[in-house]
Amino acid sequence: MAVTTIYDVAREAGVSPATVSRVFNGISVSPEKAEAVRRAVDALGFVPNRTARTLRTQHAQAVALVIPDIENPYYTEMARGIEDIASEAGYSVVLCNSDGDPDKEASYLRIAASTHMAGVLIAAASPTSDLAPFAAGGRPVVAVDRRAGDVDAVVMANREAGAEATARLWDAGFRRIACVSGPADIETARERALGWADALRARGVEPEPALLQHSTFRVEGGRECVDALFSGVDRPDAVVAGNNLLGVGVLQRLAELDLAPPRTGVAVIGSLPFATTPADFATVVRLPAREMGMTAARMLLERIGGDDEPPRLVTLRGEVRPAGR
Amino acid sequence: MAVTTIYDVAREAGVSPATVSRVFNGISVSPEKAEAVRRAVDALGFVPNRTARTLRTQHAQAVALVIPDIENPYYTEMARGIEDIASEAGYSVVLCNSDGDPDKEASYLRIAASTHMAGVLIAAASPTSDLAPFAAGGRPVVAVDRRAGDVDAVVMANREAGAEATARLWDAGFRRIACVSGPADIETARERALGWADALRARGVEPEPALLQHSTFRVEGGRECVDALFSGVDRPDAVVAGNNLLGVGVLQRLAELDLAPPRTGVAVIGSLPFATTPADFATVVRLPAREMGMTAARMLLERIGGDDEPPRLVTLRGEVRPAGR
DNA sequence: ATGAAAGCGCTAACAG
DNA sequence: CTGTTAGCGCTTTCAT
Repeated sequence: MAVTTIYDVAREAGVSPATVSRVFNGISVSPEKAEAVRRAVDALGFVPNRTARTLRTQHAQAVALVIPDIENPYYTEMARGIEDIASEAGYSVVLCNSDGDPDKEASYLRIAASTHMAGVLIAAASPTSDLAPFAAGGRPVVAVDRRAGDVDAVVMANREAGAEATARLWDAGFRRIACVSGPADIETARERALGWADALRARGVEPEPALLQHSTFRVEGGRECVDALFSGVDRPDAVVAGNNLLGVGVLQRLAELDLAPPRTGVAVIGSLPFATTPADFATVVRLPAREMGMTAARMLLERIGGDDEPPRLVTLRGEVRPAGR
Repeated sequence: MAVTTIYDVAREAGVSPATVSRVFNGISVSPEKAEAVRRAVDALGFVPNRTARTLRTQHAQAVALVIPDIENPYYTEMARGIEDIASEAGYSVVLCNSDGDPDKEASYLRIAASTHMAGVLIAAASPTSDLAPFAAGGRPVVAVDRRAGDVDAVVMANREAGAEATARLWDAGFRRIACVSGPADIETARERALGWADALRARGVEPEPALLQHSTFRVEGGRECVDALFSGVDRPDAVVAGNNLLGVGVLQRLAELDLAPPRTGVAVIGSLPFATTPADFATVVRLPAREMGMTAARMLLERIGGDDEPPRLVTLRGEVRPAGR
């Protein structure tokens, strides 16, 4: 109850508070005193007060991760990668869900600053997201998944992934390939759609505007796009889904319309870890989310360590494989 | 860079630091001074230092949420519910992934204590999880999904859910109904399996031990159990899956073996938001994860507010509905 | 190697 | 209503 402090430990061990602090910070202390301190710590069940330490050093042993959708497995997979690297280095990860809302995002950035977070990893809600509330003062930020501001970034090869997904459908014999992507103001959504157009043009086909749908990056968006695409007369025979959730929506709705693969070709950009259909049901361009997180976390740790090289950009390639694994 | 403090604001506004503090804490201050402070705050871009505030008050405006698997949509849905309630009350939610490891869990609890978290919500890794590292000192803890220690808890009606899932398969005409559940040392897994047995006995059938499989609460576990159950001669004709991920694994593997519903009956306890099959493919006993989170968060806020009634137990009922929605 | 002492930025008595 | 003052628990010079 009555919290024990380094003063209690110091008294119990017959040393000064400074010495107790030194023991905890690995600063040279004579073996006898160190031992006495350790005994006192055990006896009193002392746990150092991180808040005090943070206030004094202006540096918490924690980094914040700001993502637009905590319910998207893509981001939780990424979060796992980040956590593994960060915790190895003794940092906690504080997960913040911006919900794609720039205001919430800004608020989290301010909180991160005012709680002395050592750094921030962010999948920005918008390309114009202002990182200054945290980055001002030289605090390190690394952008993940989506570029933002003038900081390090780790992103996927989105355009190539879009082209690759389209190419696979083409190779499977489909010729009217639609594309369902996320909001046009999100870089990843645009790039993947551009990849789709690239692949068609490379095969001598001019992409039809009617075959490109921009929607939300969510299951419901995929369902709606299928309804839009398959209600008219000039139906597509295949669909490229711009992210994992859109892919789920597309597959769900196609199944309900009795148009599921192989009747309709489907290629998804992103993994489907919770698909309930067999692995070869749809083509999947797997995006290495976990690896992206790990890479970004390592970069952030370097920045925290004082690295001040110019901003770097790392691009990770997707990989074609059976669904979900 | 040079952080501005309430002292800077005070000087700029021609008042004392205490008055600045009062403005931020909604304590009565004369309109003129309040206005002067507000102007100074804007002019200097002052952001209050939460670490200092927390150190002084021994109370962070944040609660920790400890869960065993951040990649399980069940827990992220719950996390959303918690976040909505907590943030409404001005609290941040710090998400901690214990990975089902009691050591990691204990470590997070210690960190929560030493960072003065206002409270903790925990889906305990084990029924013997020790909450003391945080709860000692009277700090409030609410258990979610799984009971733990002698604190408030919000859980699902697991046994009833197991029985309900089984009953639906029975009503659909299946008579050799297997059960695939999580680790036998996890309360939720045991309870759901007990519900399965209840339902069979209620129909005059003694549950066969060979038809009950305990595994991990993960996709791979569901796949393995299907292999075990369907390799012999006395195959089941239906399967109750003890959680969402097991359900995914079961459905995946059955599809690969060409035994997917309706050839085999499948009932899943928990939602399948990312299923790629139509809604009526499998029976789903939806568990209100979001609501569980919201309820637990409200209880925690009450405790933080000083409520010290004896521990409460809230049980939420599942609901039968088409898959995933 | 060790101790004394001065804060990190804020809030909460306590006077006035 | 408002200012002064004394810490919250820790780290870090600066002496010794």
